[in-house]
Amino acid sequence: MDSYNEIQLAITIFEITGMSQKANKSERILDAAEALFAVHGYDGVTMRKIASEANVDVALANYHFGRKMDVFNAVFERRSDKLNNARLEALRRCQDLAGPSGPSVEKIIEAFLRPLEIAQENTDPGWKNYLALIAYVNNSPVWGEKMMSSLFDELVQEYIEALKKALPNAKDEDIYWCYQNLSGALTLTFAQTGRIDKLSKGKCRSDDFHTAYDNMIPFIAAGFNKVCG
Amino acid sequence: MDSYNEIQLAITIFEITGMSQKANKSERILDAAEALFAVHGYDGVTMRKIASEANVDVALANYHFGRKMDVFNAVFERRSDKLNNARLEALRRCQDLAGPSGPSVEKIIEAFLRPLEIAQENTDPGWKNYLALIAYVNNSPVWGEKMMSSLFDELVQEYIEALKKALPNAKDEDIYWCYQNLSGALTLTFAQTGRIDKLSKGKCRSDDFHTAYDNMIPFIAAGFNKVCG
DNA sequence: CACTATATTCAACATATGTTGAAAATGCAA
DNA sequence: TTGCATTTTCAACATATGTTGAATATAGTG
Repeated sequence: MDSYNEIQLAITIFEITGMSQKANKSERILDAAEALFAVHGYDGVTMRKIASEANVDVALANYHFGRKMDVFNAVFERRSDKLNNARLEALRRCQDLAGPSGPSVEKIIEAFLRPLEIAQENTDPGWKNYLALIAYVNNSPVWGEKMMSSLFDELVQEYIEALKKALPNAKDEDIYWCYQNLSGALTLTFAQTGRIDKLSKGKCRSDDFHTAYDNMIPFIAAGFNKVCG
Repeated sequence: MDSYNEIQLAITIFEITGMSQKANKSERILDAAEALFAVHGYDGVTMRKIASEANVDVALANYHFGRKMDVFNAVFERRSDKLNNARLEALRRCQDLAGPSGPSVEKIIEAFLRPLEIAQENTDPGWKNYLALIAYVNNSPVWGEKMMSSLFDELVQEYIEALKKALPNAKDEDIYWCYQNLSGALTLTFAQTGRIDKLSKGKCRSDDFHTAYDNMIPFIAAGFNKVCG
């Protein structure tokens, strides 16, 4: 449970694109928008703040992407393919290792989560911001269904199928409810609100992703096995 | 697990204050603000939208509460005492029933969650909106720590203590990490994004709170027992 | 009734916001 | 170099926003 070498390989999928002042202004706009939207949400960010953060004129974001909502969409879509590929590869890898009976619930959950930890620990802080943005979107009554479903449900359904095979006695609905619990726990970790830091009086840190996932994986797996076993 | 008569009594704590057009304009403003902030967040709501939804002049919210942020705080604080009392009472009741050894993890989680279900099923839709607002705040990197901690951490610490007694072998940090998983799952249920409806192709409904908690309680309890047992 | 405090509306302010069109700068091929 | 397409800046627009002060209405008290 502590080491996860198979998926560590997936780290190569998230290429390093660091350097805080990229030459490409179009990407700098997306980086700035990503960081700001992740913290303040769609309505809490102005085009001027984005431009200022990117050291760029106000009109440039409109020129490159169109309207403000198009900037938001561009940010949201920029990393989704890479993320989906990393997680799909992780699922395939753990299925290959498991043989015809298929992987255990815990292995499936681990494959679902570890690529996220790897992304958050990437030297490019954009990945951490991107996942915080996903937290905002996933939890939003306005964007939640539309935006998340269109980009991520295909991958999620693959995982659901794997879970159904590992839990042959489960009712479909139970799997989905359990998935919602997983998605919620994950979302709050993405958000990095710092509340657990205060609640635990410093014993836990919101940015200690490795420990977060070390606990989350057996926690969620136990929940699935209990409810769907 | 299906019936929960002890806590059903707590329903009397949430008095019924329905009627969509109250005489008191000050409360109508809070109701409108509550519903709007819950869906659109702080920055997605304007004083004019609040006033229009409450059928009231724009300047009235300023007169009664001060600045926009004060309206937000007033909404957030309005129901917190009632909610804390209901949940504290639920904890006390399940502790009284359990005797000196203390209640099981599952009973504690049930006491933590069922009052929320009761609130969401109250005829006053304000409670549902209020909990959706809590979802927004709890998941926000801007408000999460400050606002949640000041109003709810005292209650949460009581529950943590009860959980520590039920899980004597647990490390403190593990309890807090597990609590974060609980808090996240709960938050996403509050938010009512409708995503599970689409993902499950209608098999699950975001507003079916009873089923949500029926699954969440054993799910979360199993997670605690696994990680902290 | 008159008097007073509270509640509510009206009109307006200064500022912030998304967006646009023209001007200027830059990059690049011939 | 010239010429052309792309990128970036500048200036401005119409509108939206939080907030305020004065005016008006309402409620309660003697």
